[in-house]
Amino acid sequence: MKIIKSKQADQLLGGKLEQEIMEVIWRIENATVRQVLDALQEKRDIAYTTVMTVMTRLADKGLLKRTLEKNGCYCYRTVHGKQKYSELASKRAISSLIKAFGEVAVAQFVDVVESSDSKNLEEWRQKLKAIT
Amino acid sequence: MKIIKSKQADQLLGGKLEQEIMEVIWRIENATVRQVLDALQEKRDIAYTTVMTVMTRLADKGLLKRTLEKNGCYCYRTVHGKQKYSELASKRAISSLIKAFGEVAVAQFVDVVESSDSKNLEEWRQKLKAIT
DNA sequence: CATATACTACTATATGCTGTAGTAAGCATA
DNA sequence: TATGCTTACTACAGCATATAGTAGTATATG
Repeated sequence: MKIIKSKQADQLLGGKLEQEIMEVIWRIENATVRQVLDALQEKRDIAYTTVMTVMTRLADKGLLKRTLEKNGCYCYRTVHGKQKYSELASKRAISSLIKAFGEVAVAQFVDVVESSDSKNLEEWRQKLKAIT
Repeated sequence: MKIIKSKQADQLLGGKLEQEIMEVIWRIENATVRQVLDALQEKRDIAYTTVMTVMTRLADKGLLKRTLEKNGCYCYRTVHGKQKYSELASKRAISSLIKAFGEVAVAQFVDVVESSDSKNLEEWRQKLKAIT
């Protein structure tokens, strides 16, 4: 019996290659497999079909949508801009973190932000202050 | 050629069974495979060797340590108490989140906390306010 | 029109993690 | 010594990801 895989569509990036590919498409707005391939080829050796496979999966997950062009090949676009995606992914991760660890997660968050030596620290503080 | 697996020791819980087993050991402080098995058996059917395998993996990951008792069997203890583990896991997750998404993650964190219907909301707010 | 080129769909393999469990060997005790 | 518990080793399934080949189809070009 053939098992049909249940379209996970979990909206989240899994591995490194998926990430790289999304970065490319966020950068160049919309892209064919070939364009993404060319971009990746600048860094390393990778097969056309590898990129194609992963882009198809990203479409299955709902992270890319694709349209069939007149020339018979697909044009892929991101469903969310990078900003929007970051928000979704962050929210997801944080929600499950809070669900799992509650107050401890809150305390650790404070800890991480406080001991951060990032130049953004001050900005973050402002954000936090804004909500009190 | 035999490939030696590189002891991941990633210190983090992966799946559900690992979680369940840790919960048992956090509860009863230190435990043999048999004791954990008995605890799990109350809920569902599971083999002795399944529990043993996972406990061994947890020890490999550095989440459990074990000592050989006089009677020839191992006694397992958690390396960190549940509180400590929660702190570590939270910190890990939050750090990598902030590394990946920076300010967006900070903003989303606040957002999630604010829209939380937890009865501890006020307390969490105070925690957040404290770092401004 | 015929051939080369390009793109897609489908299939396959490898690796790693987790859950699951069998088998064999060692040891202790009745 | 026979029985039973424990461990080590092995194995397999399911899933996610990375990787890529093959075949079919369509397009372009001489």
